[in-house]
Amino acid sequence: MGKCEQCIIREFNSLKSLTKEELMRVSACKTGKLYRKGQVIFEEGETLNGVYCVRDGVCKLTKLSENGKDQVVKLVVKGGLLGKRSLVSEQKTNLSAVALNDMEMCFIPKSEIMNDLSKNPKFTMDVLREMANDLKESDVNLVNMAQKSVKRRMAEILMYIHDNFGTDDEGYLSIILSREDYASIVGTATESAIRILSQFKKEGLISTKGKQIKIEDYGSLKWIE
Amino acid sequence: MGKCEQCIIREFNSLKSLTKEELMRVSACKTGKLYRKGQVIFEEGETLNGVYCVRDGVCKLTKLSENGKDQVVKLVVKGGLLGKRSLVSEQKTNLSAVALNDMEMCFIPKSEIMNDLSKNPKFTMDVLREMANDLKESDVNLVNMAQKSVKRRMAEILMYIHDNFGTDDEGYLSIILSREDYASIVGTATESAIRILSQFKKEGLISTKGKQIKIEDYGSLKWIE
DNA sequence: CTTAAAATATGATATTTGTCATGGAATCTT
DNA sequence: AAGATTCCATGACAAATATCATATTTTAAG
Repeated sequence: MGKCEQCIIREFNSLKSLTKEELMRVSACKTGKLYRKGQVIFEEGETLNGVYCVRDGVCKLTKLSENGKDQVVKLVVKGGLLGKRSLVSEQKTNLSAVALNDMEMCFIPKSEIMNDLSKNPKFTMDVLREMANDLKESDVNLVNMAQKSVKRRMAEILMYIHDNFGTDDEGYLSIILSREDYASIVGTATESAIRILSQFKKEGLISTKGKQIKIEDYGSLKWIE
Repeated sequence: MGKCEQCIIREFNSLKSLTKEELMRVSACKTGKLYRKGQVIFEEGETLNGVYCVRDGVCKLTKLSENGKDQVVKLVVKGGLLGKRSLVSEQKTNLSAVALNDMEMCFIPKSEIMNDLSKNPKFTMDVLREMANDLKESDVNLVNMAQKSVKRRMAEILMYIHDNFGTDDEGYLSIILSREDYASIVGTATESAIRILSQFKKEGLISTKGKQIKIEDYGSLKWIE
């Protein structure tokens, strides 16, 4: 397994603010973990004893609603850090994490990173900033959920995935989700999600190949009400 | 104006982690501000140059949706701290704050508090913890918004206000909101909010006197689907 | 390769929620 | 106190979304 000091991934998250020495210590005690598509990384209510740094693959963070349905709260890709919040608040995690494809992660034990958190102000401030950002994003999500139609939310998640996670060489969204996942992100029934995607297809806004989705008319997608 | 060192309010927020010396400095440079019911404290997009500590009164934090409607993201009462996020992220605020009744606040300039944030790890960790909590709360809100019916959300906000902000001696919720505010918290049309409250009243779950609302049957409210 | 299971698709229908219109009640202003 | 204005309430209807049923297609398993 590689060394954190040389790992480019950390540039994407707050680990970039660790000093060289700190990184070397982290590197020495981290462990690599592999997860297969569909595998649960951790589950709501568990006590996490460390943070996960995503090296490759994608996962969803979900929360169980009282009606028994899972709601996807966030998608996390390469460079993402899972378990920040639990680390900081010293509470059990309030979200579950499930791999959407095969994943490669580094696991850094709590004891190691907590030490850095309390002693390296640059690192702390960086975590703080990241958290502030998450919070802002969260507010936007809330407003979207409260005020926009399902169709609009679906259009937005397609554009979001396109813009943030990119496409393969044929132009298909590089993150592949089931219709059920789409429903759970958008916050609607699976059938409704399917219907809307079908409609988008009919209208030429997207095309599909199996589960893969390609945005064909980004401009019009933007104007969906 | 009182001194922060002696102010009991600070026990409710992360300012409690400041040392005596820090508090004295803060106290020396803080200013008192009064806002009348309905007055805007700050508006989405503004640059805040400090944080507000709520001494008395209630305000709503709102975000404008693209459809032109305001969405209430959070209610803040005595002890709450406004502007944390902007302080930390050094970005313009993404929310507006509006007084729901007459308010009394202390304003602490950014320069003073930023210094403490970078030098007092106990304080930083406390802010971090508070932020982690906000984030968790935010996830819950998102799931509620996505998965629960308007009626259910209305029932929950009534119980939330009851549990967190209390009632007056007659049992009426101590926070008084317009129907429009309720609609904007729950994320629905004003008419729908009115209709649901009327229905609750008919069913004996609540009673009203002007704008005041009293929960009459908490148990049943809990079971509203 | 065949069969079973899961995911996708679509119709029919019920329910929820939004919109528009209108009238009354409360509150503010002068 | 009268008028103006805002807020609350409710009906009628339209639109969005959920639910149930049932094919069809795709994927997984043996």
